[in-house]
Amino acid sequence: MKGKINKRDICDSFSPGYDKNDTQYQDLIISISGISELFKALSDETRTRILYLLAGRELCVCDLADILEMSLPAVSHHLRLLRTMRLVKYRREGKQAFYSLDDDHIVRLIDVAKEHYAEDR
Amino acid sequence: MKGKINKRDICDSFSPGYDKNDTQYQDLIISISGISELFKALSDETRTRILYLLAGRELCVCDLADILEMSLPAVSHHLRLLRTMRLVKYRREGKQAFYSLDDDHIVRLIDVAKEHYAEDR
DNA sequence: ATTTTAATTAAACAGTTGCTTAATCGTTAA
DNA sequence: TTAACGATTAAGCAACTGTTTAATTAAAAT
Repeated sequence: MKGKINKRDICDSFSPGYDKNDTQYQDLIISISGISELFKALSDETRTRILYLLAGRELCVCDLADILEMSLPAVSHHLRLLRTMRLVKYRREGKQAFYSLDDDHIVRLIDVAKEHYAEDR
Repeated sequence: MKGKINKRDICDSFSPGYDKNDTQYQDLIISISGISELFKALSDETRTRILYLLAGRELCVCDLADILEMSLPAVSHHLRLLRTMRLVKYRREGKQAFYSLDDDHIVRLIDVAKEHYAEDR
């Protein structure tokens, strides 16, 4: 429910140099619209782990559950979300489902974050 | 509440080549521990917008509320979180608070995501 | 001093998320 | 065909998130 903005909460003293009618700000916003979806996929530690574990190698749901020390349903739940987002793909072989990265770029994203994160401490 | 894993939910047929005792998987997990915090900051569209808007220029809370068409408290709330994470810094000048990026790297992260996101469609 | 205003904080609430347990599906083995 | 097993799905729930409204703080203007 997108709330209405109360007039009381709007101020009118802007930064010097800020032009209310300049479209650059809206353009900037539009240029990155939807991107936070990608970040949302990575905002859960378990999902970041899954994606990073799948870098280069293929693993079945059972492997992942074992490595992550989580229940199968919990892992499967996350994999479904990652599948929907086209970040992982899978192939069935008998009773097992082997998952792998559908988009290798995601690993670069994690690596970039890793770099920056390291600098902070 | 970290739930217990039911024995029923654990399987024992692993991928060929997967070694239960190999530490590489745990090492991988440890190497990216905590990173999802950074992604969590970006997982909200409003926060990604704020960070991207602050790239290069300084803006006061009022500007941001105006650009984002949101209430001051809502914007302030997000800024506080970003401050806690050391992603933005601010300086007070009279009644106004001017915010700017504390960590320029974050923009690169958004740009990388932007690239990848664009490829998908 | 009092009022106004930008910003923050607090409380309350709806909506979402991620887990658990239980049930189900689909394939393989007996 | 039945039983066993890996995986998925469904329902229910506790915890968390992002917003709103209202109260509060701090500086500026009157």
